[in-house]
Amino acid sequence: MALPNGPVATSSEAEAVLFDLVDVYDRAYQAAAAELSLSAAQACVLGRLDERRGMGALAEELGCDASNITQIVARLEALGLVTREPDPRDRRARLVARTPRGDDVNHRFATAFTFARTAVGRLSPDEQDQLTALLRKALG
Amino acid sequence: MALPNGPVATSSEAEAVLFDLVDVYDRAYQAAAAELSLSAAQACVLGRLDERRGMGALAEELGCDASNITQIVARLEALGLVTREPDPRDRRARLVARTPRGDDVNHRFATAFTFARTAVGRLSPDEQDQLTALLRKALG
DNA sequence: CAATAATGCTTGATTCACCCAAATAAACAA
DNA sequence: TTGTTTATTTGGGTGAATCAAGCATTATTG
Repeated sequence: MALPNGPVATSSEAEAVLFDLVDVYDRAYQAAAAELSLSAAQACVLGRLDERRGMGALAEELGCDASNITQIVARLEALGLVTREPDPRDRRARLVARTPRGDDVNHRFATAFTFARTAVGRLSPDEQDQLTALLRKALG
Repeated sequence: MALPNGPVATSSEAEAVLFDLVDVYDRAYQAAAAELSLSAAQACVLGRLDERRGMGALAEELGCDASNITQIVARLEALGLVTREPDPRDRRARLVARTPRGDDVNHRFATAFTFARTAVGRLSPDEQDQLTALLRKALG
């Protein structure tokens, strides 16, 4: 997503800064992935594989079609970052797991994506708590 | 973006709620666009045409390649939401403007994308100010 | 148990976003 | 004028995303 999601006519300052936040976050995420020659989607999937899991579980958690996951995992597999083994309990299913290289790349991605960490780090512990509370309330 | 951007290993609660916010925002934006049979990118471009402007200006503001804008505007034009007129001052350039139907669709999109408005609306005016200040500080 | 249905995943087809390199045309500069 | 920059488009390519259809395999159930 190179194009930002918004802003619509921002009626309040809070809405405008919310939009800024989302935009900067998204761009930072994509840039961090790009540093490792990954797409945002690939980085996302890779990041969800701390434990091995099935394709379907990934699709459900990520809220997309299973065939989308098939595609993304296939590319990660081609990059040697992930393996797709048959599930011994259900021969229809495949268990996806990161390879050691996948672990390494994932770790480097987590390091490269500094935005959230940095942003939160600009706030004092008290302020962090306030922000958390406000955003929770705003999210409903 | 059906796939979320994150979370990486979220080391703090503030980071986690930040991720939640971004995810929900992005999905809401896309859903609102989809209600009007628009992609998020199309809704975004449409929303930037309160005044007519050139392709290049759009590309620069949105931080993407000019050819990307060409494509998106072409689709909006095919939908009858936008016109592309020659710039009388510079015959290389094209000025993009919303049609009346484009105005209507854009307005309906702004109405459909309730997320930011709703989220901010859950906070008191004081809290809105606090949130604005905290996010500004976090953004650096 | 055999027929049927549901599940897990893949394939194929399509649309769109996005980027890059190259082409065109017009403005501008020397 | 000649050459250069500028605004946009075109063509080629990758990848995300969704849908429909297909294939195994598992689960039902009559």
